[in-house]
Amino acid sequence: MINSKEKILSTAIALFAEKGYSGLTMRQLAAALDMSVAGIYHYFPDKNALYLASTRFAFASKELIFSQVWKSDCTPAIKLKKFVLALITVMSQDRDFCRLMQREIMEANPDRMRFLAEGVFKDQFALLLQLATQLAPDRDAFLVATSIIGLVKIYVDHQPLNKHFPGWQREYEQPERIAAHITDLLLKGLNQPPESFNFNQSEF
Amino acid sequence: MINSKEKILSTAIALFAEKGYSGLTMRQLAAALDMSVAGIYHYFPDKNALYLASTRFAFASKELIFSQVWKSDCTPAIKLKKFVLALITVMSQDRDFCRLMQREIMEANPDRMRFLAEGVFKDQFALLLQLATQLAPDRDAFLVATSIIGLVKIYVDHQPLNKHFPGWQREYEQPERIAAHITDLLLKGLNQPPESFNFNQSEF
DNA sequence: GTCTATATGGCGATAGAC
DNA sequence: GTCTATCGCCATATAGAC
Repeated sequence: MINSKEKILSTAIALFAEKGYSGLTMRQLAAALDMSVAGIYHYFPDKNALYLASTRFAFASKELIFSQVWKSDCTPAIKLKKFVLALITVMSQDRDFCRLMQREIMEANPDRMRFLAEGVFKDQFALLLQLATQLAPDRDAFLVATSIIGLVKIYVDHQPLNKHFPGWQREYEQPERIAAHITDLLLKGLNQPPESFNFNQSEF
Repeated sequence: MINSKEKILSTAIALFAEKGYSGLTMRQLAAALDMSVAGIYHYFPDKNALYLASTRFAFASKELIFSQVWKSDCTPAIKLKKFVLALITVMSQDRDFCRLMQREIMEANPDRMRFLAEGVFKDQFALLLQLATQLAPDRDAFLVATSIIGLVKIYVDHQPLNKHFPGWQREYEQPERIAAHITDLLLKGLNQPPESFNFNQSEF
């Protein structure tokens, strides 16, 4: 590690993700870095600035990961398949990033949400919207895109909980298994009743 | 409020949900309750016991909400529709409960996960599994059930973020709108290419 | 650029009056 | 059952030597 500042940031990312902002103390971070507290304060004016820099650093490294998915020349269905698998794999492998992002979204600070949406995920989301339009021109692309993310996210986020439900199987830990289910469900649906289903009927 | 202990618990639920365990201090809680810190310690031996009691109290009140959905005598598709709408509505209205649960799952403490899965959500999940089996006998019921939850959860959890994406519309705030999309997507899928889609082909 | 030493204040928790 | 007062500790942050 050449750069001390980056070393601090990457350690801080892992610990903020694990413990949250107020759960991580400057002493703990210094100990993990084998460094003094004052040493950290040489690079960052206060704890909050360190936290903001950490989130920005974590997000910055994620921007180019899916480019090969979007570049690939194939049918929308195959592209969906590739995207879902890539997303599951990335989320499973980089739990620190996921938890940090989850904490950010849970906090729901308007300024930081705008930064996340416009500064970090905007391009990825736009590409996903495009794919959603190709897959289902008659549906609301925004809702379809969000659904795709939601289907992936639940498996990664809820895995610690799901393990304890009766019926859980070890194969649910395999990204390929989950990606296959999600992709198939999205493309074909639950293949339910042939009669047209209209949500606006007043049946309840 | 007759019971002082319950008054403390319900206030603690809201503040733990907002600030997290280490983000909420006993002094802040006491101030919110218009009470002294020592007063709280009369009912709970320490902060951790108060936190555990708060989560258990929050969960206890949620166990019977969906009973009318499960009792209703209708087709699986209509039941799905009712369940999805009920889940979105409950999650949108009781954000404290959702955030507290999210923090618990993010923490991923094995003992507490087991309590959540076996002591709180077990019956609800079993009923949802049953519905999943009825809706799609040929699919993995566990994955279908999880997918339904994931589709609902993303809209509620990510609403603060989604608002800042280009293309967001105010109608996405209406539970009925989202429930209609989710139900239709689940039942019919994206209506994509007629050729059979096999994830095990080695196309990438 | 990294350290030791320290200032200042808030933290969880308790003692003991009423 | 609720309070005031307080203990001992650890938090963030800084001063200043090297």
